[in-house]
Amino acid sequence: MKSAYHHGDLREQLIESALTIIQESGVEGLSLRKLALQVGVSRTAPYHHFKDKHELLCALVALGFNKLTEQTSEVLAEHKQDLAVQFRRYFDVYIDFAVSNPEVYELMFSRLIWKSEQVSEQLHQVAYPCFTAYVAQVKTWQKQGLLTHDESSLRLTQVSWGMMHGIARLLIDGIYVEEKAISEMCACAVNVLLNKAVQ
Amino acid sequence: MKSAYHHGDLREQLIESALTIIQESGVEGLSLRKLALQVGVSRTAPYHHFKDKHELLCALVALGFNKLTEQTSEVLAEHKQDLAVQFRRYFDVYIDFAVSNPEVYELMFSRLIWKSEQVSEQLHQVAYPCFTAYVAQVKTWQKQGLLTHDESSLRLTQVSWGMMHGIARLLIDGIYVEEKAISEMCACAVNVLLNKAVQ
DNA sequence: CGCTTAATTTTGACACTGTCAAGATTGTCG
DNA sequence: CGACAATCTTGACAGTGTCAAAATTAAGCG
Repeated sequence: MKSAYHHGDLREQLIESALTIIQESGVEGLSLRKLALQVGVSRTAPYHHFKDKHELLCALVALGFNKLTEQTSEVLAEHKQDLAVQFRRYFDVYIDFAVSNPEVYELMFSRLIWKSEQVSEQLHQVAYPCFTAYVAQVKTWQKQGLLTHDESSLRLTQVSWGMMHGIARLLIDGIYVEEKAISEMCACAVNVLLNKAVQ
Repeated sequence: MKSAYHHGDLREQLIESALTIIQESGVEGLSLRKLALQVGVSRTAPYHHFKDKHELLCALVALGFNKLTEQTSEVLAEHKQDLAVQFRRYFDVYIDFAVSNPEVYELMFSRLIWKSEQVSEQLHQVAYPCFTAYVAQVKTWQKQGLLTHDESSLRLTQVSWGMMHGIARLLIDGIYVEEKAISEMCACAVNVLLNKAVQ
């Protein structure tokens, strides 16, 4: 058994443990003391790796955005398929990410994070690429005729992202409860967003 | 100055004070003790009117749903205007409610409320009418040709509500920060949702 | 009026939380 | 080896939700 001091990867172990805790008990079930206890370290040890509880949460959020960006950009990288199918895939992957990681997803878009004065620069740097990649893709889809040209790319991005986000939240917050209907809802959403003029 | 005991409207005064507190400090800034202190009563007095902090929050949520239902049904009651205008009005009023009452709106759709075992029957009774009224209206709009008939009313309701909800949350959670763009976003959202076939 | 009873509020207490200050332990580098 | 910085611990404080028991008041009934 190695010594408790300087075991080197405490920061990562804290993050890992924090993730499993919020997956089981939600964000409000995460206390720094229980977390430290579970990792086998004293109550205030985490404070040498995170200034705050808030900073720990930000680290979880950053990981979440990286994962989401990774999963969505995989979809965007597939060039060889039908455009509508690709769009549908993006929607599905996004919703699936949210439903599979509800607590992290909630944190990623929570007011706790984004309305605090200290939205770290690091956080912007992981969140923005996720959004800007989507904006760029919307522009492409517009050029390809999949999405309408009657609306500005930015507005269309905001509105369609809003739709994904809204459905995701209504699902993970327990307002939309039929898990079976997710697929149908995604299908309907995609149909609504597609440019009807070319059909 | 009347006595502190039995001042009769403590319950309502608690709710009222709680509302102003969360409007100023957010939901996480609301503690039962400070609330009691502010109302001029001892720390545990609220527990004779609300079993829980959770139950107090549920009361705020119920008020919120009543207010939202009231404001949206006003729009639905106006029969004499253009259908697209009415739809747009609904969207605007909904978003405006969320932006004007961000903390209450967040509570109304929070997992804290809907994923707790005790989603009171009373809560369902105020939340459902708000939703079912919208479902009914979507059906009507479909019959009138404003919305497409290619999708089921339920799915179209869920998806369009999801869009409103998503945009609302991205606004009040500080992800969409341009307040000026709200109107343009609503316009774009409505355009996307309208049935293009008849244009 | 007075007595009983229920409704309401208070005081005291407990476990839990985030966080700070001061001290203890360990690795690192000259 | 010795100084220094990094890391961890112990002790402490204010604040939280909530329960139990006691105190206070209102209401109903003779």
